[in-house]
Amino acid sequence: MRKYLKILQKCRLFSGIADDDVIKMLGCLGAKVESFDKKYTILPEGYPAKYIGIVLSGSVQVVQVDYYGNRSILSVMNRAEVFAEAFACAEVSSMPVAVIADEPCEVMLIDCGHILHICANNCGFHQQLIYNLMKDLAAKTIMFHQRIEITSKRTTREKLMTYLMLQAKKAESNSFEIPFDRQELADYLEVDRSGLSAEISKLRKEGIINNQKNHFELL
Amino acid sequence: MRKYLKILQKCRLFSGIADDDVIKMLGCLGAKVESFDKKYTILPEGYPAKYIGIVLSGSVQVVQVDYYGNRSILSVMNRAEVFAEAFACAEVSSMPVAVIADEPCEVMLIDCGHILHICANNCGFHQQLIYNLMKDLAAKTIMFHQRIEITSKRTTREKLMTYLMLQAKKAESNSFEIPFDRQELADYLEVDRSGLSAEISKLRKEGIINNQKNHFELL
DNA sequence: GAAAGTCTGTTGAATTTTCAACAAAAAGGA
DNA sequence: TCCTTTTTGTTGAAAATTCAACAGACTTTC
Repeated sequence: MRKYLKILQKCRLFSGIADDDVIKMLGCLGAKVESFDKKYTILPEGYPAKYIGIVLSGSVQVVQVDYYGNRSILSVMNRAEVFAEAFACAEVSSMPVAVIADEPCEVMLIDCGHILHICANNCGFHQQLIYNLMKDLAAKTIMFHQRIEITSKRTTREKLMTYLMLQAKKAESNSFEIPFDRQELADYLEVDRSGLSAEISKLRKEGIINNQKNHFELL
Repeated sequence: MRKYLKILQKCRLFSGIADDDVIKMLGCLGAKVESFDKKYTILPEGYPAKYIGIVLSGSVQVVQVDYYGNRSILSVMNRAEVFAEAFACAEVSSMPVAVIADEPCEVMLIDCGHILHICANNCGFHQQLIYNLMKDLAAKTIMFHQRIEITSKRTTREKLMTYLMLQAKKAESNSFEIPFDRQELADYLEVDRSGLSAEISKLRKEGIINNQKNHFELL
């Protein structure tokens, strides 16, 4: 586990906990590490919702696929970020979404029961872990607010521009990469792919944006 | 404060805490109670995000209004439910949404700083409060997942039917009331009001639903 | 009880999205 | 490198949404 320390230090879940204690804690929590190929389903929809996941390398997508096969991408989680914690913490019986590998990745999985219900050893970092989970979930809620701000717009153009402006703000630059290909961006913005491609071309012709592939620039 | 105990017992924030301790805690946290008329803005967008709110009576709406005046209703919080906790817990500087009184209501406001940073008295319920907040935020996250499941649908009809089916499930009956008038329902589903009205009529003519005003029935 | 104001359903026109199909470009594999 | 597969951009037609306007029903106020 020690080789993952550098990443785990950056993870909100372990903030305020000393390295040695993190190691001890992982043993206590029964953490396990698994590797996945690109597009592999790490946690399928309907699966028991007991694991908290931490991205050690690569990135994962949280997706919802409806009855007709329409995909929504709810979020992308990168290195050192946590996923599936809401379902585990809320103790719902099964996952209402799936988590898939966005690229080849390593993931740490922790059975959340060990976190929610005080462990036999009663290790002193339990409280800090709960506090960190609370902060993490608050941040997630804000992330969803932002996503709703984007998808509540009525036209593809407005959704796209709202998204790009938020990305620029996040990157602190008018020039930035986005973590989606066209189909994925459409599934995140909840719009049609071909219409999205057309809108990107149009915005470029109008001199409002510039882009090549996943690199965008606001003019 | 004692007169609010009956409601506070039902509030997730105080679960697992004895009545007398809740009273003590409220003093320690500097909780205050305020009353608001219908449509009054309880917490405006841009306001410092330091208060956690608890609905004591009536209900409140969490709304987002964009540059052009388009309103999105993010959620409705009823008696004994908590609001604005995500922003306070994430310690963002200002509210990205507004909270308004859906009907005349009483609201308890607690400065979240007192919860996040251990109080001088170091009262023993602090940890339980953090735990409860974590559970509450996990439930909120799941609520947003559901809202996204609804609004990610592409047509007014699909959004409406997805919403109604979730409401029926929640009510455990095919016959139920919804907490929105037509404009509010449109602002929750992210669709046009007139188109929504038309779709409701259409579904009724097709014998798929029945409704009068806010009462709906799935056939 | 009358008047003013709000909410709802309806309609038609304009706008936008979705859908399907295809070709060009890019990426991946042998 | 060549071939196959995937991704992207384009297009036109069909479908759906939005917008504006209005009338009737319902509420609220005086």
